[in-house]
Amino acid sequence: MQDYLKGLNEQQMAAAMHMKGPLMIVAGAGSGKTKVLTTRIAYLLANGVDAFNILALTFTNKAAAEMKERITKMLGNNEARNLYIGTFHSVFARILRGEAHRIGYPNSFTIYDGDDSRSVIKTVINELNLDDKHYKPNVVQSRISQAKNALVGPAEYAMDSAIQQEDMRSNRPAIAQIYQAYAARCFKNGAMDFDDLLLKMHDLLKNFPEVLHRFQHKFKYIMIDEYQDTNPVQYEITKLLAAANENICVVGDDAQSIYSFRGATIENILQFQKDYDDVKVIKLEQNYRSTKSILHVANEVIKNNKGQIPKDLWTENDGGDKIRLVRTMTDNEEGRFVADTIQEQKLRYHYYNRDFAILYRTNAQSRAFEESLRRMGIAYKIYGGLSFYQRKEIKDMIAYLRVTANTRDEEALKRIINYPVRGIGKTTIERAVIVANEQQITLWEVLNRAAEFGYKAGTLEAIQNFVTMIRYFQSMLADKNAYDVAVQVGKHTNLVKELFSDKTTEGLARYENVQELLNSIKEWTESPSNDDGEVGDKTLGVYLQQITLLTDADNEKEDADVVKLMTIHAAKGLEFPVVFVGGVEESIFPSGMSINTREELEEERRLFYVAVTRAKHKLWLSYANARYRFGNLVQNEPSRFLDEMPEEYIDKSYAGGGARNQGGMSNQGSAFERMHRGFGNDAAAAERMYGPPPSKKKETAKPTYLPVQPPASKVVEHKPSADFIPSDTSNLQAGQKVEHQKFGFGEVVKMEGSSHNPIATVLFKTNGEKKIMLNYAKLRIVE
DNA sequence: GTTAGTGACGTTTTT
DNA sequence: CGTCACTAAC
Repeated sequence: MQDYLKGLNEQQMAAAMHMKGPLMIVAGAGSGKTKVLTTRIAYLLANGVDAFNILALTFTNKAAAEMKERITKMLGNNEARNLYIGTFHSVFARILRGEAHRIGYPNSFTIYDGDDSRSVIKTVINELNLDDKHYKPNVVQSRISQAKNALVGPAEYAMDSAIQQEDMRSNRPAIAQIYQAYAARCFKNGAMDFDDLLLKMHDLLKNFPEVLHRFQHKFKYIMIDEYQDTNPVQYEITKLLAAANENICVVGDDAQSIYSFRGATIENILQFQKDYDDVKVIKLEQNYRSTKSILHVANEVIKNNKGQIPKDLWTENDGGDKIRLVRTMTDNEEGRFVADTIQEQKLRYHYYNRDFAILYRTNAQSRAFEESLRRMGIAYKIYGGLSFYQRKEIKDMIAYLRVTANTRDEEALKRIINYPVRGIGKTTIERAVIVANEQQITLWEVLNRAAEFGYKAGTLEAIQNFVTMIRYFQSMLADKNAYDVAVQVGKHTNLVKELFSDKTTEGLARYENVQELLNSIKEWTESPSNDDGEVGDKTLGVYLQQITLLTDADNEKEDADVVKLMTIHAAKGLEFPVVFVGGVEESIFPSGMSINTREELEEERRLFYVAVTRAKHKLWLSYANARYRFGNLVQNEPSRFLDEMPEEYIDKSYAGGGARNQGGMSNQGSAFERMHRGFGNDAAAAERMYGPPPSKKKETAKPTYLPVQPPASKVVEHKPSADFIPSDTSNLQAGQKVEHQKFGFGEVVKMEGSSHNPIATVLFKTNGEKKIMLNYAKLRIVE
């Protein structure tokens, strides 16, 4: 037997060695699902299946990357590179990149993220003279998204009586009209939103039999991870692809279905068994992750949901500690408790930062934890929330690149046409948009032919200068890579210069972010393959399509020793030795938005199940009597889910002895308890007993915490010398002394980067080491 | 055409 | 509390 099959249990082995025909693996939390999937792929390869014929679809880039990595390790060669492993969205984007012309899109179509699409919806609402107070872009967006995920196009939407009744009931009869206009506008812009990547893929397979045939032939073996999270479009696409060979293997756990708001339906699991004649079903019920306490609590809580697929999840692991229940007065106190406990656990049991995760229901809850961790000097990283690519300065820069790659992209064009300010104001743009709509041409074309539309001389000149500049960028597309184009854009738009001359701390941070963007483009350009494994094309168009599908969890450095903070949704599929779940309160968890129907509540319960089953050894659940919301204090009851947990596995000694608080009147008692239990001093006590934690022992040059943005206040302001004149730095060498307008005096440590984009690493006397891009920064050579 | 200041409004979860 | 959109004055 091959090495890689060793160590699998009976069910895992059966699943991994299943070669032909439809297979459904019902995999409980922590039952070795990824191991089975990867082993199965290795097994297929070992038994003569060509890597080029295997498609594996996941929901996150991270899951895809992990699979690929594990398979590479198992095989000990590079065969994994030929596998088609990726998220639904990135795999379909890649296919559409080659086929988009068939459905009227440019192959370098733009991908709109949620913000982009909301902004287009807003534009459309306004153009239809509807009130965006009533037609809230968020609401409209989610209606449209639901429709797309259910394979309902604009025409079907308008004809469907159930949908129309629903919209009438909420007094928003014009959503059908908005949907229609939105779809038309995206098409005109040569852009697809996230849902379109699925929908257009489906259209493509449905309407072009030769394409369908080609991919059916290519993907002879299909695997789908997290099957319980697929929506109807995804279901239909995979059904189409699998129809010829029926070698389709799906893995899922109905108890972990938490994306119904995105159109996912557990129905797909049930339907799967009906769609194929001889579906083999294998259940993985042994949990290898958690202690008995944790697993029992999870099992007991999920039992309150109706109609789960019968499963008996068990473990041979130790009983482990009881689950600790913690009550605090406020959210800030909750944050302090968690930070303090992490410190204490580190000292007492020698955990690393990376062993801890703090999970919560909503992103807004991260702040209290963040502040406390920062105060304690514990390294952490927040996942989700505002991603790097959502920052304004990054979006601006990317908008330029987008316009360059696809001039039909009106959203991007409007964003940058007058930024930095170049005298093309609101009225000018409005007029151009009207002309574009009237003449059925793109905004870009209007600008190109601006002379025909009677603009004032000054305005006309401004427009023409802008057009000339973008055209110059475009002229580079054919024979320059993404990075070279981006550098030119940075130079000629004054964007970088403008940020550089902004001397505020925020301005500096923005400037550094843009530099970081340029660096990452460079890195991407120089790496042999793209993130989804595709080898080759380093053009701007490919780059742009790819980054839109990237989340900041994907750029993670695995080995970073940091406490991880994220929503429970983001934590799915991950595991941590020690887990804290915060805000286990009514109206937060379960969310106040999801307690009106049984279905909603059950999804919240599954989410709770996911949260609990992330923990391997230890689990803390905390709730606050009151927390800040919109700036004022509101009170919450402890979550109903706490009542569903079996008493014998719960340690309530941190919850004032009982799971229920005393209706908010117990402020005195709680504060009193707190002082006498003194949990605020546990870490201090532990430090006296066990000595300082590893991070405190060796005082390294690196800070003990790694915030997402370095605290900008740390820059010691420097007044440039009176005779500060930027030197010619084209021949700068390591060892030379220089002066920077902001960072002060320092010595060049290292020179890197290409000749047209040199980067100097400078060690400043007052501000430490900085990477300086010489194309943008001004340095005076001192000696 | 640009900018600064004020008021209304919002928080579920994500590729 | 913080962001964003709209209004009033340069």
